[in-house]
Amino acid sequence: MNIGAAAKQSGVSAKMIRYYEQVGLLEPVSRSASGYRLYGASDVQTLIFIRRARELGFSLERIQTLLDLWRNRQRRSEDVKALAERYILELDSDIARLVSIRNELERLAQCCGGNDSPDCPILEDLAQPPERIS
Amino acid sequence: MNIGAAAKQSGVSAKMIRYYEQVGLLEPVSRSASGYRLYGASDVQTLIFIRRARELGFSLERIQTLLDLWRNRQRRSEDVKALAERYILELDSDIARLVSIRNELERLAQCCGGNDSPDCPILEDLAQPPERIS
DNA sequence: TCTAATCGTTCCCACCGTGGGAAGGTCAAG
DNA sequence: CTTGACCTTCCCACGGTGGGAACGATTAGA
Repeated sequence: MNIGAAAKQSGVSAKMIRYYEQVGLLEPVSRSASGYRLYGASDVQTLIFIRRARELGFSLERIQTLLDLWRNRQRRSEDVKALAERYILELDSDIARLVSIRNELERLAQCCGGNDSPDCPILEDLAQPPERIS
Repeated sequence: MNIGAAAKQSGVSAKMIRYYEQVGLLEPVSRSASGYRLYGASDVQTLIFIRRARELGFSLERIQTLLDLWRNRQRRSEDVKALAERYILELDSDIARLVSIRNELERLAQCCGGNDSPDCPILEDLAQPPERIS
């Protein structure tokens, strides 16, 4: 199967498949006489794995680790779980940060008249040295 | 004042100050005889504005708009508020996405024994075509 | 006054993932 | 045999930020 078909079946663009190969996430596959990359069902399976992990926001570096674990029959599920939990903690802090920004903005927006007047507490806040907040 | 002092006073790195100038966020400032950039108090004020807006996660493009509004005495606070509220909505959807990912991962992690066995529902899930979820 | 350290300048490169597109080779169907 | 769809490699862009090289300017100390 050529790269186009593998892309369609996996939902990963041909461009990305080549990139994943380039950065070492995928082993180089075999080539046809004319240099076309040739994919099999297990390659598509790997691509689906990567795609799903990307959708969950795993970095390519972590996906590398996940792939290694996936292919390693001697893996300990604890290692996978640990990786997931580390990532969950990071998500928690990212979420907390966004929520705090969101609330800060909401607070400022509520103070803002939202009318034809130029007076705007949002702009006034932005012009303040950040020490006031942090 | 040279760029280093402006960086220190504003909390924006010299590197970033040059970059902001390069991408048109800052007007090019005057130069000394030897080509050093020279900053005044109002430039520092602008840098503080940018820094604060960056801390709130505004993109440089939006900061451009905010700066224009900030400097425009004929602005309507409604325009600022509208920009902020559009951004809040985006934050809400970003947050929702992260939370959904987080919960999905949490669910998978709880199903995972986290022991020495290779069986791992996290890896099994990742190997599934995404249709199962979406 | 000479020298060394600190600062400034421009320029290029890296990250992370993704997309666009050019220039050229291949393959299958009409 | 031509046409269109596919493939190849290569470069460029995005958004922001940092690192660092190579070189000039300024300043402080000996």
